Amino acid sequence: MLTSQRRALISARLASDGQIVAGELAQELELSEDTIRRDLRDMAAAGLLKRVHGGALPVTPPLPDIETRQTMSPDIKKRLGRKAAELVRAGQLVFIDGGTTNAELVRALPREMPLTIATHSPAIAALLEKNRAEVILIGGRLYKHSMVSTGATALAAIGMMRPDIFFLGATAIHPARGLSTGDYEEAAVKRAIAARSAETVALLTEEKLGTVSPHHITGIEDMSALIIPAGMAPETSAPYRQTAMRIIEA
Amino acid sequence: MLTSQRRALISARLASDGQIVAGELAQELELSEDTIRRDLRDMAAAGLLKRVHGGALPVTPPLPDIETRQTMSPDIKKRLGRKAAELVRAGQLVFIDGGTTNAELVRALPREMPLTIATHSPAIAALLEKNRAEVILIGGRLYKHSMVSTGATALAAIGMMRPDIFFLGATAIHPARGLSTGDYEEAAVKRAIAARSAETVALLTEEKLGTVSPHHITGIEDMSALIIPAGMAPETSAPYRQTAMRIIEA
DNA sequence: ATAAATCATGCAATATCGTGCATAGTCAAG
DNA sequence: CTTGACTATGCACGATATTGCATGATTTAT
Repeated sequence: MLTSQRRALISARLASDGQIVAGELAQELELSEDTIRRDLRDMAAAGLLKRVHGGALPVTPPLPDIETRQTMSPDIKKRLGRKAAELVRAGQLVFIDGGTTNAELVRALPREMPLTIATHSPAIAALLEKNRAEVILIGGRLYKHSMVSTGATALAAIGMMRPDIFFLGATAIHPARGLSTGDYEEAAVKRAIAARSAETVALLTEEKLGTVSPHHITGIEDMSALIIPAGMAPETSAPYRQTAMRIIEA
Repeated sequence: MLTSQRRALISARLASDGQIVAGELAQELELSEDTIRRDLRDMAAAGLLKRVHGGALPVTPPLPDIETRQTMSPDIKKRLGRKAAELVRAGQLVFIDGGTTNAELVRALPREMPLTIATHSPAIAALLEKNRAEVILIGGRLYKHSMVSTGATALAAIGMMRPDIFFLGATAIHPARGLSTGDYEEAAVKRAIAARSAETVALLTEEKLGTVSPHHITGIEDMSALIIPAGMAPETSAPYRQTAMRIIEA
């Protein structure tokens, strides 16, 4: 990673998180803390941030986040999103499902990375305004609960693409019963996308593991990877480690 | 390998990867790092890339800041939006164009009013999450400047509906030249919607009156109503009062 | 008050850079 | 065909930048 890229990342992270913790960032980027500290010191001298003990803060405090639904576990979702963003390669066709966790993935994508991003979530699409990526919006009747396009129109549009990677949102995962969600139409759309995608990845918080929702999306055997929080009870994640899926801890 | 070929490769690699690392590229092309560095130096001088220690990054054409659009005249837009909301009747199929003024219209719509709302703007769709209205999202390739769906997919979806009322966003209106906007694809979509709608209404701030943008949308004679700020200079709005359009002051 | 974390500084190893110079190839005028 | 100007390339070398580690100072938490 080039120095200037690292500093750009620091600026971006400051804007999105409102803070930098030197030690954490050093660990995440696999660099010494000295390097991060030097970056912070120089950037503070340039007026790009305010240096504080342990890290740095933005020069202008960030506006309070408008999203109200995102009360649950924002930093865990951010971590999941960042790990997920590392799976994306330049030039790919990436399909991103709706949901607040996937929104964090979008925020973690490098602004300048050339991508084609398809989504049936208007919220995800709106987040991509400042990104360089080409955005394909899947239309249809918006299902109110989760605000994603569903129905025949959406299925037809999905049928015309072959995504390289699909970031799936689900409300439940179970070792034997696979992934599931609460709405029939939603499940049908997710199933269609997963079936056409080379890889399917799900970002899941701890409370979803081991649960089942009414409508089946896809089995564990069709998943490529699972991104889950680090530091969970081992027995919770153990059943998934015995599958072909990659288990990525964030 | 010819120099020009090599430089073309650098440009392509920069576009696809978002970065160049001098050492890596030298090794890959079996050239000395000096040659690569010379290329990067010259190309940076020509403005084709941004030189950084260790390699190069793409030049980032500054995206037009949309934030400033919002801050322009928020209370005027709110007033326009409220007047526009009064035109909507329960049970109608309402098509809402993108833009910050139309966003105010959405905010002014009664939450409980039973409506079907179609839009090709993900931002507008996302605002409707809390409303009772059924939302039809028009898909397509998102045109980056204004973040609305365009292209064949969008036109096909529009062709299947007959909106009762269309709230059109335009950047310019002129008594003789009608309504216009800055992008060709955008204009084509707006034109298609207007052609299929029983009524077409535009919300316009004062600075847009009497101006012309490159791409024609529709003529004054096809408009149903214009919503403009109250208290403007009479001569600015006078030309429009002599048409079949309703002029509504907010 | 004491321990742990964080910090600044100096230093050494490595990477990257710019410059000058030599070599080889290209091209056009003689 | 020969010659000379020009360009592209690679190499050498000193300068500069970056990074990680060690050390002792400072801050924070308990």
